Amino acid sequence: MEYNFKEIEKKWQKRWLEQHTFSAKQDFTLPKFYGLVEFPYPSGAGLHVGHPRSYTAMDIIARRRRLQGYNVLFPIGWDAFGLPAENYAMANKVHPAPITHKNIDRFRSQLQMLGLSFDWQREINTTDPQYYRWTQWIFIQLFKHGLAYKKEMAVNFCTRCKVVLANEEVVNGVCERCHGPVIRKLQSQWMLAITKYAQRLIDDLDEVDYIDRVKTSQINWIGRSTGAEVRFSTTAGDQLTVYTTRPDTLFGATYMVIAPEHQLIERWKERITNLPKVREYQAMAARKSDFERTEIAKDKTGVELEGVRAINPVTGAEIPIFISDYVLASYGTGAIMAVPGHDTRDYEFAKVFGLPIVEVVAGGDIEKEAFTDISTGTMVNSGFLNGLTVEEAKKEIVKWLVQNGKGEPKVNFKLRDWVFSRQRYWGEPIPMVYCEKCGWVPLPEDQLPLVLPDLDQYEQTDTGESPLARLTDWVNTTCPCCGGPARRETDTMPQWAGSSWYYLRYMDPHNQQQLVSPEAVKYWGPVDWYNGGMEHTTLHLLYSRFWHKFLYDIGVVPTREPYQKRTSQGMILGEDGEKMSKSRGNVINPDEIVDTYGADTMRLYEMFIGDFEKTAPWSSSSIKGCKRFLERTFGLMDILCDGEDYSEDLAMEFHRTIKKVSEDIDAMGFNTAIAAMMALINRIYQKGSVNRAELRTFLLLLNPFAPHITEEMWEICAFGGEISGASWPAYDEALCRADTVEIAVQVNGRVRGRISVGEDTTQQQAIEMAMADPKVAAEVSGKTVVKQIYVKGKIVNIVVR
RNA sequence: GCCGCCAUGGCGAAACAGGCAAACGCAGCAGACUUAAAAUCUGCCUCCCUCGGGAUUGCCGGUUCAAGUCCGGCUGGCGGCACCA
Repeated sequence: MEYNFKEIEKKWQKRWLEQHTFSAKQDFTLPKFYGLVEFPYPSGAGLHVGHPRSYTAMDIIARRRRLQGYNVLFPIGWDAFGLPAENYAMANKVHPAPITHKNIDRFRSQLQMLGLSFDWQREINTTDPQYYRWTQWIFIQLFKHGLAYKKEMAVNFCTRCKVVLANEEVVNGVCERCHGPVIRKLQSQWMLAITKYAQRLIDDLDEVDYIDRVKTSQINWIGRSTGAEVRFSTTAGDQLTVYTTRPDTLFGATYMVIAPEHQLIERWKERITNLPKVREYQAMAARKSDFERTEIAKDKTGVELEGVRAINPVTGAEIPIFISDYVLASYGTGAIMAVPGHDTRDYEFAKVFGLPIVEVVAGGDIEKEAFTDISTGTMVNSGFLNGLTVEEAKKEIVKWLVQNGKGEPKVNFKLRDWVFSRQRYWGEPIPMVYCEKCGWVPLPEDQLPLVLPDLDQYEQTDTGESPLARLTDWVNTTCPCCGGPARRETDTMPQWAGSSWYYLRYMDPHNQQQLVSPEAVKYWGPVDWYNGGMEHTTLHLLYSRFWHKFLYDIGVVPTREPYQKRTSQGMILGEDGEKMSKSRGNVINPDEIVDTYGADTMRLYEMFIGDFEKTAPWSSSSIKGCKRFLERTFGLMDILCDGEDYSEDLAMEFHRTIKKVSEDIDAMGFNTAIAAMMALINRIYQKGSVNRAELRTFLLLLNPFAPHITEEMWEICAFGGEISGASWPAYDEALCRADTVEIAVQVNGRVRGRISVGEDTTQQQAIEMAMADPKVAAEVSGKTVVKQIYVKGKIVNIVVR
């Protein structure tokens, strides 16, 4: 019989779809498993070979869990709002919806062609009004709880896309998508107060099982630092507050720097004697893109605010105040005390402007560079702090600041509030109305969804407003609060909105009354295992944890965390070892692979390619090995014989392989699980026959990896029902071990012979057997035995001198 | 610059918790089958060698009876953050 993968795969894919074989059961008394993969953005390019790496891995886990008797939820959907469809719409003067639907249809058929056991009855789409109705609902709850607010602020503006970007979308100072220059522009934006959750987003990582690099990245991104706020009096009669992590160096603060945007400048403008120069510097800083601002980081620039000086609270000295763009308005208080002796940036600035550098921590050489080591220094030139270590000095100075009303301890985070507005069409409309009398008013919840109206022009307006602003009939409305005239918000939500809660909707996707029913979320939540790309660690993963925590606070979900476990797959590179890209011409098309080798081979190969967490280059020849393995698997039916129990000479191999494959799937060691099955089939062919019990087990082990061929063989062999309804095979730990095992005998760490030992061989017996070996005896003779080591079942080592 | 990860045959990679380095696969070589090729099957496949052995997991050192694995120092690569006070 020939292995006709095309027919076999078509047949089973059709049957699975028709019979809803993999739909989650509504029985909430069964043990559950919720496996999740990141839903794709349905791009015009179609599926990438990277998608199946993540999807097949979770499919294998989901299929095994079903065989283990779990009620499995393994859903898929479409993160379908986003810029590419909108850009396409703009260029071709068509609505983004039809193109999006076309792309979704293509993606769906591509995923089905891979035999992924998704629950297609729970498919969701973020652009469906029945879905984004709840995205809007969550926004309104955030607003009602003071976590969504409008703020006039300097935002990142991409001059090419003409769109405001979140900090996270600016990469190396340029637009993440188009790489265009990004400048700072003042605009009124909806903001989400994620910073209020910063500490919890760090703390609760303790209760989830995320791979370490994900945890570390999140913690670094949130960027917690501890220090103090210190208030400096000024000669203008007011106060200048700074944030510092080194309050211990206060005696060494010889000048101050405030951000060019700092508000005190406006208050001091009458006193500043060189205001034109200050204005010029402010204008220059505003014009600069973030990229330029960081590019010239080495050359410190700035202007002294002449006419106002600050007073160092401990030394009483009057010190100058500068503005410089090396101080960021958005972090801390937007102002610093500069301690050039012990901060590299302050040191550079002081050198440029000829400012005094005072050593307050001894241990370095401040003639050469700033001394920033906090673990070895001793305080000097610091009055009551002299002689203390840095750590002691920090405690003492904070105590002093509090006692004298000059400051207090303070924790800061790098994490910023989330800029949530986009001046774009293809996103969820923000369900808010502005009334002169009542201010910002949310749409009543019974009026949701606020459906995205149709448009025929998708460019932003000349003033940079959302294209929706053109629809005056839609914009002009009545205030839900007072009934007076009001205007709708025309900005839409960012792409991250729909993906921040989609895992909840899968639990109850057709609920018309609620985002998710309490019963469904109690049963299915939290997601047991979420696999996805490292690139989503700091944005998507953090955003959705934030929304989940908020939903927890308002009683919608019963758990503090959305995802119990998070893992991440490595990237698949092109055959040349470079990242796949159209321009490099090294893109592998999954359709072609499936056409040539079949879905089972493709799945198997992507799992066999290497360590799941590491990047790996594609290899057109290696995939053939996986195809051969499946052909040999199909060929097992030619050497099939009767027998309802493992044959004696293969029993141990079977028990061992079941154990190995079971454990490896749970540890995502897919490559070694496949290797174990390959080794087993080699043994079977060596023996020359396989009995029914053996083939049955072999098919079950292989089923999660290669579902089509195993279903077909199961049916041909009439093992009963369908393999997807069978049970995962059990193994006996005792039968995994051989009665005797051959181990190496070393003399001084070098292998000189080998002996066969059993479970109860003693050290003395092992040494005796070892010494019986002529080579070992020869190495030992005439020398003094210093030590004899026998590690049970592992090794004998005789140390001689 | 800071933080994290990684380095093993010609290639992708294995190696449980410190115990025979290179499982499994690709490529290659030899043989069988074939008129021939493909496919398939069998065997070989880290390097050196005086055929007894010796060397070998990026480099240098350490701990240990024993190190790919643990510790210290370097080199190279990948990822993240990046004037965050």
